[in-house]
Amino acid sequence: MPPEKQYYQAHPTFHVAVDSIIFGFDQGELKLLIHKRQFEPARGEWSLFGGFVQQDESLDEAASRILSEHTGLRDIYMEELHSYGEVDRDPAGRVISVAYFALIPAGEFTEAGKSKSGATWVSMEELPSLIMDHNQMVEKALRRLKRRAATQPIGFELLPGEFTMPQLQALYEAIYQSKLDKRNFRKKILAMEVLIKLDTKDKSSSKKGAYLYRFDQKKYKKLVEGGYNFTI
Amino acid sequence: MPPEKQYYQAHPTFHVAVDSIIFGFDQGELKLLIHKRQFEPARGEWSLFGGFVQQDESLDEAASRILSEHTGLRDIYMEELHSYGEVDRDPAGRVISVAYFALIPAGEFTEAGKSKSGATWVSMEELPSLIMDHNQMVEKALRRLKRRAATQPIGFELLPGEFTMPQLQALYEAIYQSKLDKRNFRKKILAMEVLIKLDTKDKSSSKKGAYLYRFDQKKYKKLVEGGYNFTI
DNA sequence: AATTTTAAGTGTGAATCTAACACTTGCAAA
DNA sequence: TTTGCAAGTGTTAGATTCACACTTAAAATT
Repeated sequence: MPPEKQYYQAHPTFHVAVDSIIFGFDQGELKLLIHKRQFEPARGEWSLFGGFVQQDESLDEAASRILSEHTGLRDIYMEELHSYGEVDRDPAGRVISVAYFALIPAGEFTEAGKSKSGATWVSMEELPSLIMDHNQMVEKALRRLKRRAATQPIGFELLPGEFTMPQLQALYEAIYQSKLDKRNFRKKILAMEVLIKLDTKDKSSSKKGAYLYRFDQKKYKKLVEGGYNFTI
Repeated sequence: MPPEKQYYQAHPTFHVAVDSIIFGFDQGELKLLIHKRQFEPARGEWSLFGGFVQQDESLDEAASRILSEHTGLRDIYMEELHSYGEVDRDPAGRVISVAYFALIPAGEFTEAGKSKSGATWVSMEELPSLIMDHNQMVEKALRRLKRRAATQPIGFELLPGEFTMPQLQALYEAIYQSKLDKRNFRKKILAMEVLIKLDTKDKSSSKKGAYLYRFDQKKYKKLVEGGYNFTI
């Protein structure tokens, strides 16, 4: 055996899990996708979606795989949030968990809820108690979402490809839990020049109809490369 | 064997390491503490300080232990940065690494460099090439430091307990790689009302001497709890 | 004793950004 | 034709940011 293998082998190994905090936006509310845990310990209690990392996959791959196994969705915005490694965090054994946070666009919202694993969208306003340290993970994810939303145009990840100003504003209001002035909001968003206004209107929520917008990915990327700091 | 143990046992386990990006500030320059790796693979190449997590310790504890083993320092500011889990990131085997970033106060700076493990402070301006994905970790840590420094009074972690305005300004200039106006800088810092001005002066860098300040921990904590957003 | 040198310390005003505020428009339903 | 409802639109006062230059204290030099 080569010396490095020997050296490494002298150290313990651990089960490594990923747990995903999955946010969605629907009916003017920010929601979290959870389910009832299918195995011991704590079978039947509310839990984030998670699973164990396998030998042939990276952490990011594991997170994507588990999300897609449970929701059927692919190419979803995900980023690593934090790693949880307290010795006693899982009563059944030592498990190190890497938490991810994910944003599901409104268009895929109902799709994600259809999972066989009993996925349920719950309002962030009335979160149930989750197993182990999962509530702690959700709190951290929410802080991250607030920061990201203020700093990068991440909010668009939660909306359909085409959206109206009132929809976008409602999303920010749900994230920040506060009312915004619509004139100031529009001004600020439009000043960034990353939205493309379409000719079509969405009449689903008013007789007059609201113009649809699309997010200009290319323009945004250029701005970011040039050191732009998107701020709500 | 209880059912949950069986379930968990069906999954693979991994070596888990922590690697620390350790920043210091000296001679007006931001520096990184590294050393030459002591074991295979890549023995003798520049590396961050790291080590394997043990059975009886959390990730945070492992990070503190490894820092103290190598530098002799305790109670150092550390926070988790990101987890690295690419399958091939370590050529000698599958290792998942949790990166931490640490700030060593100026008073402990030389102490930290005295390690038997050949610790060396290198300027962030002329970083050597590090093993595996360590340069990537450093880049991420630097971005985090910039953000933190602009948002929380973390810069104080890199200075001695008593410091002068010119020192504090030099630190921020080193972090942001840009000159700041001293009148505006003073105004902004003092407006936060988290500094206590002392009667004593530090004459080490001028004939006139500069007043020493101390950071008011209690006052800052109250501000943070009340939702204050420290910004440079 | 007077002069020079060096870094520390101090205030103002123009420009920009932020935040508060109310009426008009378009369209469907009554 | 009138009514109701959400969408859409500008202005101004106040706050913040940014640029900018001289005075002061003390040691070192003449």
